[in-house]
Amino acid sequence: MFPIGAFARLAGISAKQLRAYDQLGLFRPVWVDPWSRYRYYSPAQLPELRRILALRQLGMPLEEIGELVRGGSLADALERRRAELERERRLVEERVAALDITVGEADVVVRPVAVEPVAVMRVADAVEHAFDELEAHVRDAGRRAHRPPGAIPSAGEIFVPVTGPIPETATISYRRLPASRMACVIVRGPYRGVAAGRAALERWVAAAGLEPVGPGRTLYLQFGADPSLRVPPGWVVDSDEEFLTELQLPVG
Amino acid sequence: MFPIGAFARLAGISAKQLRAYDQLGLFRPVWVDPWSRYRYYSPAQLPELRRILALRQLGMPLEEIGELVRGGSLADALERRRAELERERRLVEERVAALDITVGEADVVVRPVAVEPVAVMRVADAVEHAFDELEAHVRDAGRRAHRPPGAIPSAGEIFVPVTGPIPETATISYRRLPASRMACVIVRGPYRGVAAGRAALERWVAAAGLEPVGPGRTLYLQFGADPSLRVPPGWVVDSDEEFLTELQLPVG
DNA sequence: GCTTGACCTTCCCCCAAAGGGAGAGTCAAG
DNA sequence: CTTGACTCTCCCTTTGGGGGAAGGTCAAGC
Repeated sequence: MFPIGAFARLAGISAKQLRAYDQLGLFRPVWVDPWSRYRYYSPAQLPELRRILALRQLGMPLEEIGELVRGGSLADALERRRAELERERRLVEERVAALDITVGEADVVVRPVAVEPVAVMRVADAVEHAFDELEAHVRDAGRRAHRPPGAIPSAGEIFVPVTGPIPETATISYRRLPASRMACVIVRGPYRGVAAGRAALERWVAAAGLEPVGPGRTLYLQFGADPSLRVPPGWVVDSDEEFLTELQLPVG
Repeated sequence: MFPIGAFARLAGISAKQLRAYDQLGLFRPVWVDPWSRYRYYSPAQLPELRRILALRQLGMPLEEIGELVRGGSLADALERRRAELERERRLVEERVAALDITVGEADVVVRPVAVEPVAVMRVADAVEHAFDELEAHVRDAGRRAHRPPGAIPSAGEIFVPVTGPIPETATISYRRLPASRMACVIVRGPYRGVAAGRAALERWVAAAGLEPVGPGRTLYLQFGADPSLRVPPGWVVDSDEEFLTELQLPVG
């Protein structure tokens, strides 16, 4: 029987870890002196400890290892671990790919986007006039949500966020844009930069090994507007050099 | 200008994170009301925040991102990140490989082993008698260290840990076994199981994508001995079913 | 002008899996 | 019996957040 330090050297881990494992109920000393509370271990415990360390080496959480030593199913736990490791590997490879593209490219971020209730309007060509009309309609209904307007270019639609259902017209309808994981990039400056931004975003998504799974969206974070329009404040700027346009592409 | 909640929704992160980034000096509000201490942000800050989030998405520590926004070298940081990601990827792949082998195999653990000062004896065949002689020599010198004896099978040597240099003889010499990262496995039971254990260890090392970088060692953690030998206590057991033998293979 | 409810502030506790260290107690060799 | 190595418990720190309490602020609606 060895006190904790000698046993820790024998096992190749720290005494601190042995105390922690004792407290977690993971691995207990073979005997504890009830007077001095010293912990004593036996070499015969080494195989049990090695099993714990082998599982920890696979990245398994100590809590799950604890369930195993108390009689859980090893096969199930290993299967969970395999799935988790697969996710970790995908994450690392996404990061490596993103690192290669990030050098000198735009800052693409993948993030979850919540459901967005909007007033949608199909639009042919007179986009500015269409925004006037859509904003006016939503404002009249008292439903303007304090979020920036946008478009779904592939569908030829523009939208304005609302706080709830609005009366529909021949051209304007209410819809809830679905929640999705979105690859996002912000384009700074006049709208002629948007095409290049969208191309860069698509390159980024492909290089990161992701798949587009729906129509992209465009958000107008800072834009120009006639003062008479009275859009909600905070987004209108004077110079088109200050325009900010967010391009979003839903990915699996 | 938006208060923290509205800006957080716009940026797609939590208000908590914005407060934390403010406190870290990573990303500050464009204005703070000195009376109410409310933080106010502008959409014009979104590109800056997106850069931070893009770097965080690569797994870069916030502290390092902080150095970047205060004027560090992006190229250097990305190079460091690449090296770190490479290590992470190797770790994950080692774990995946280990997971495949671990099912139903022995518990192999890779751990660092410290330098070990030992008395070494070259041995031809009479192994038990050789251990008697070596232990006696070390005990006479008063240098027995409280660690288990072992062997280096590929060199035909046995060793006993010592606390410092000992007088050398024709057959016994003092040596410091080098520190190394070791793949280790414990064999339970009589010595006829050792060969299978060594084979399993070598299979494990190969499957994990590691390379042996030196001679393997054998440690006798629990073994049989004549009581007259007076080896340090704690290691001697009666039945060979209780024998514990640790096989170590140094890996890169 | 006042109430109300949503929002914001700081402060503290929580997670995993350890490491560091303080202050006090214990063991064993000389 | 001293001394030094060892061990005990307890608390703080790390990273990148989340949860929630207690109290202050803002703005819409009446």
